[in-house]
Amino acid sequence: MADPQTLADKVFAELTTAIVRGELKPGARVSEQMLVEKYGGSRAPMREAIQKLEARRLVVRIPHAGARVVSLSLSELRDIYEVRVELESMACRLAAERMTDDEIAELQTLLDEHAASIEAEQGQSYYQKAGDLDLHYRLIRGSKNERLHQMLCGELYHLVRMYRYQTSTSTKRPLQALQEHQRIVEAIAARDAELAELLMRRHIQTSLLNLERLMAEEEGQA
Amino acid sequence: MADPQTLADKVFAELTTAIVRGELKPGARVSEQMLVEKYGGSRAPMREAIQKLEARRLVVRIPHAGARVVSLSLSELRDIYEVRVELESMACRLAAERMTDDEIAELQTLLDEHAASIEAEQGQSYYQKAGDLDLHYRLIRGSKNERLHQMLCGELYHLVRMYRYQTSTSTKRPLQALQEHQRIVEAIAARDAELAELLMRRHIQTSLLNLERLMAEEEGQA
DNA sequence: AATTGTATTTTTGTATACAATATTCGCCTA
DNA sequence: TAGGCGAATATTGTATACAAAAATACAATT
Repeated sequence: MADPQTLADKVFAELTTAIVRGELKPGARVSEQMLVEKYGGSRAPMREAIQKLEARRLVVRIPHAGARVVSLSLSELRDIYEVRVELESMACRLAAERMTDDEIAELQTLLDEHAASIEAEQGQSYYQKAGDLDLHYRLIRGSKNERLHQMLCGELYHLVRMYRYQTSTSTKRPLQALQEHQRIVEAIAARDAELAELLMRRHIQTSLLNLERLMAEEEGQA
Repeated sequence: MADPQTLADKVFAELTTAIVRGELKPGARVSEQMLVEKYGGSRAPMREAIQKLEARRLVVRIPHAGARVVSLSLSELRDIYEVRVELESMACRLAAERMTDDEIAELQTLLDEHAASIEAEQGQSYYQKAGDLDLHYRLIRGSKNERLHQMLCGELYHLVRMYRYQTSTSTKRPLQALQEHQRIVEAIAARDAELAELLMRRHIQTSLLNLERLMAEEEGQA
């Protein structure tokens, strides 16, 4: 958050990243008193911060009982992905129709940078952390639909990222993902909205399969 | 809300219906003091109620400046409809795949009741108010995707209904809408998910055109 | 008359205190 | 020893008070 004009906003922002990064684990209690001790101030703004987290569904709040970091079942995660696939492939379609030629050119530049970065780091961390989301963000904004942007970036993405971080850094995936991205941008450059939509749909479905596999493995370890 | 365990929830529920019904008009200020005078209690729960409204995007809150009932431009309303079309036609597709035979039979019963009701009231009010949404709700729940249900019913619908109420009661539309509903349910009964999705997409797009026409007329009057 | 600067007033943001509810721990009983 | 009941504790919901910011009203100046 650029300029947290209020303490509640500041705490909200900090908690958001803490949850997404897994520093606050799913199921962990988030009490008002605890936040007061950690961030200072009084209960009122802490309470407001928690409410904001609830609005983004990063925590679940039960009346009189307090808030806990959301803990998604595999089934709930699938629901989220099912919606995300639909919305993001839609965004991709709209992007193909609505982005300017200049904006599309920038996409290609971005992919070139990604390719270089993967080569440099042997295809490890960078891509998963920032690069992948970078392109997705741009395409979503390219849809020129502000509400769509809000729903995907404001509501669904934090949840997705939260579970990505935990299972993250699959090894060979970055390269494959980059290739998929390149195809998508090609389709957009050709103004082939239907193809772009289709490719994005598959791209995300693939990443869901990946995530499911990783979660299953992790389950096996534990 | 069935059991408002807390005062904030109660006020939130009342305000929600007030806004949707247009008793609180777009752009109207919603101050904490005002709510205290109207509903009793203290500022704390009122503040919380306002925050819940903000989470559902029924009001816009500016730091230190207070909250106002959201006022959507035509362009913003189009954005919302664009997303709604996608999500609800998706829900329709999933419903065709996932609803049980019993549930589908109930849909047909529902439509019969609607038909009777329209006949009785010469196709006026009932349909727009409850009947139309009834079917949509059931289909959304029929998707068996809880997140999808939350997004459509919890976030988008109130906004849509808000603007429907204000322009509501177009005269011949109910009959046409009923026919479209019947086709949709037929497709679902036939388990033709693609067709059901397509028909729902058209159905909602039609209703957007209708809404735009009505808003244009209203604009002309004012 | 319009505009700008200032003082007043209102409203929100925060702090603190109290009440109501849920949780926890210990004790008692079977 | 296991399980349930109850008191103690902790946490949330609400009320009230104060501080800070914004909106408003008004006056002075151009």
